[in-house]
This record gives sequence, C-alpha cells and structure tokens, in this order.
Amino acid sequence: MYQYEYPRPALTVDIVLFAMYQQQLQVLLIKRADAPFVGKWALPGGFVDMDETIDKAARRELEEETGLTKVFLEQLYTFGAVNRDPRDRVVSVAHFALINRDNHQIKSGSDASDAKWFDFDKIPKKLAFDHKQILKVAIERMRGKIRYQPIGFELLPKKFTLSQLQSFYETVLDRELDKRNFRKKILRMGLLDPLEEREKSASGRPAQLYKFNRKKYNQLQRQGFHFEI
Amino acid sequence: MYQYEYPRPALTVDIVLFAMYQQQLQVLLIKRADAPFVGKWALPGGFVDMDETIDKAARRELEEETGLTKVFLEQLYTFGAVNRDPRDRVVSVAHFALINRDNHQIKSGSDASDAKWFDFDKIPKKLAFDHKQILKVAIERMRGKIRYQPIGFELLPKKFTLSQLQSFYETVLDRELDKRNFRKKILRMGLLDPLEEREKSASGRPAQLYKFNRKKYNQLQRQGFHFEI
DNA sequence: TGTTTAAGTGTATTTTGTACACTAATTCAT
DNA sequence: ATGAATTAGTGTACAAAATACACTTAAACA
Repeated sequence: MYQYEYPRPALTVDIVLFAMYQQQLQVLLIKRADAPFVGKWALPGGFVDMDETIDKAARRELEEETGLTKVFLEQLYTFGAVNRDPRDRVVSVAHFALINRDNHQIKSGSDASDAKWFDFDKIPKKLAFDHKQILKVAIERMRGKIRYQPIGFELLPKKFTLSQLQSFYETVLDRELDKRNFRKKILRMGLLDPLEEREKSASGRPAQLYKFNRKKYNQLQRQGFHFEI
Repeated sequence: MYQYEYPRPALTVDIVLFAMYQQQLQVLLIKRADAPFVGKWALPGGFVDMDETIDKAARRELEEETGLTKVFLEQLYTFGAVNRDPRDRVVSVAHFALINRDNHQIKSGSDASDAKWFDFDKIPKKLAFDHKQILKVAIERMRGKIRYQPIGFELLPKKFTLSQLQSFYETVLDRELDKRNFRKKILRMGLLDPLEEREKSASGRPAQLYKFNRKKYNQLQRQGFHFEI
C-alpha cells in the first residue's frame, strides 16, 4: 500500500497505432479481458510505472501488448475528464504511433485477449473509456500533420511506389489528388531516391520504387526547408 | 491520508503565459516562496484536484496566481521525466496561454511571493524544475502555430494597427517581413475589419486601426479555408 | 496478338510570392 | 509658420508555384 497526503489520479498511457494496409488506414485495437468494459475494444495502453518516463511507459505497453519495438511514437494529448474511468480518477497521456504492417508483425500479448486491426472507417461505434474521443483527436492530428511533416514514410514500406504514396495521402486526406501534379511536387523536393528495382506487379506496368532520403530531409530542415504537400 | 495499491505520480499543471508588450514577446514567471527552488523563478502552476479536469486545473491555478480569467489556453505537452521534481515523482501537463497585457491586469496572488513579466530573450538562465525545457517547447509550438493559426490576435489589443501585427510576426519568427507584401497577404484574407478610428500616435502618421473578424474566420474555416502567413 | 491494367509524362493558364522606393499625415522643435 | 523627423501607406514587374487536363508505355494474361 502506498500513502499520500493528498489524493492522486492514476496515470496511464494509451496508444493510437496507425498502419496503412491495402489502401486503408487502420488502427490497432485490443479486446479487453478484464473489467471495466470486458469484451469491448480499446486502445492499447496501461499504467505508468514510477521509474519510467511517459514515453518509456508508452513504448513498454505497446511492446507488451503487440510485441512492437522501435515504432514512430509521439505524444498526442492528455485526457483528464473526471469520469473517463468508472472505477477511479485516471488521467491518460494518449500517444500517436505509426508503423507499416509489412515490416512489423503483431504478436498478441499477455495482457490482451485479442488484438485486431480495424479499417479506420469501420471501427466499432462504442469503444471502452473515452477511446472514441481519443481516436477523433488522433485522426485530426494525423490530417493536420501529414501536410507539413513527412510521416507518410513511417506507414509505407521502405521501398514504395509513387502511386502508393499518393494513395496514402488520398486516404488520409479523404480526397483525390492529381497524379501528375502530385508527382511533380513530391519529386521537386528531391527527398525521394529512385531505386534500381521496379515493383513486380500483378498486372499493369511495373512501377519505379523509391525510398525516402531521411538524411537529406534532416539536412534540408536545418536549413529552414519546410516539407509541404 | 490516501492509500493506493500501486504508487502514483503526483499530477500538476504548468502554464507558459505569453504576452506581447512594447514589441517584445514576454512570459510571466513567479518567484517561488517555498521549497524546493525557493527564490527561483518558475512557471505558474500547481496540483490537479481530484474533481476537476486538467483544463480546469490550469485555469484555476492561473487565476489563483495572477487573477486572470478567460484567457486563450491549450495543452502544450506532458512532462514526465522521473526526476524533474527532486522531492517526488511529479508529472506535469504544461499549457500554453496567450493574453494581451492591455486588457488584462496581473494581480500577484497568494501562492506566489512575486510575479513578473520577462522579455523572452532575457529570461534567467536557471529556472525551477524543468521549466527552461518547457519554455523551449512552448516557443517552438508558438513559432509553428503562428504560421497557420490566427493566434496573434490573442496577444494584440482588440484594436490594432497593421504595423503592430507585422511587428508581432517579426518578433516571434525572429526575422523581418516586407511591409507591402505582408499587408497584401493579410488583407487579402478578408479577416480584418478596418475601424472608423485611427491610432493617436506619439509621432508619425496616425495608423488605421483594425479588428480581427473571428466570426468570419470560423465561417471560412468550416469551408476548408486555411489561415497562413 | 490484342485486351486489360496501372505507370508515367508535358504544357498552358492562373495564382501566389517576392523584390523594391516613394508619397502622405502627423508631431515637434525653432 | 515652416521644415525636420517619424511612421503609415501604396503599386508594379518578375519569378515561382499551383492547377487543369489526356495520351503513351510496359507489363500480364487470355
């Protein structure tokens, strides 16, 4: 038992883990094994330990529940509504994470009875806690961020085609982009290196593969360059 | 005394309160009356109560320490380094607040032995806790936000001149802008209503006063308009 | 070999960004 | 009353970027 002079909220982290799969933006949810909200879908997350930073807690929980390490992860927002957890006052630092499903395989962990990818537009109407609201903030952040930060490359395979990249922007922004103008704009920045390889496609002309040149991006950024789509 | 099965960090809020005064970006700091860091300058802030949201806590603390209400306030980042408070594990949700000093008068409150405005570039080298780091994140957010959100109007008087507005952008972005191009761009948006009045100036030609048309901004924003400087 | 599929390419027009220097309205000192 | 000092206010030419738009190319497969 731990005693304090004043009452304290419990502190947790939650993670909105996005992936791009088959032209769909997806989110990983976990079926709750315990009360409250048993059987409901929820974001991966858990309690912050006393000897770890918040970032560490988020990474640890993500690893425990999915096996994933080394993902792109940043703070989203801290949710502190008084009754967001029916048992107790719980404040949660929500996070925003990105992976590509081709490089990372999910292993269902011990805490979770089940982990499953949902297409963003097919997420169950009711989620545990205020997780629906957290998802809303996450997608807003995503839409805002995508325009001026090169986060798409976290979600795509290392080697990708311009069509895949365009499709990512179209999916997240939820509108169509002109193919020629998109290519002109993205290639003009000089951040994509064409590879020797071409895609082995099921049908149609094989596409040129590119990779994102992060070194060059970091360098340009130091010189005041602003990525923008 | 309050007992919990697992240990919990204490939860606080801190507020970076910005103002624009005499062409200078300023921040309000409070001289600490109690340990730890007695006598050091610190951000206003304090503990989150069990029956209030985080936003409420930030507003309450700001009011207690400065008398200010109805300020522009939003979450900045949650700081959770393990040893950021030497006494105990304390996690702090930092906030970002904007006022204009002409409309709001500071009253030094009970918690604080002293509250003082500092020019942003003349802040003491050492502040209490990790508040220097919080300020660094705050100014970065400010520089990022200013470009695509009309936050300058929170810091300027309700009636302002285009020179004042330009000066604000120049101060925060720390570079000079072309007067004619700046005016063209900002007026083209149609968000500034010219007033009948002119400024009574100490010297030089009196300037046209404008006010920000928030109603129109909200309306345009719903139609997908993006403010950008 | 021709049908299907997706990749890849250029140009003209409009819009926006940028660089740049003088005139206008007021105060203040003499 | 006059001119010196101070700040506000204005337009245009050129460059760069955004936008709209349709056909050709390379492969797979029947």
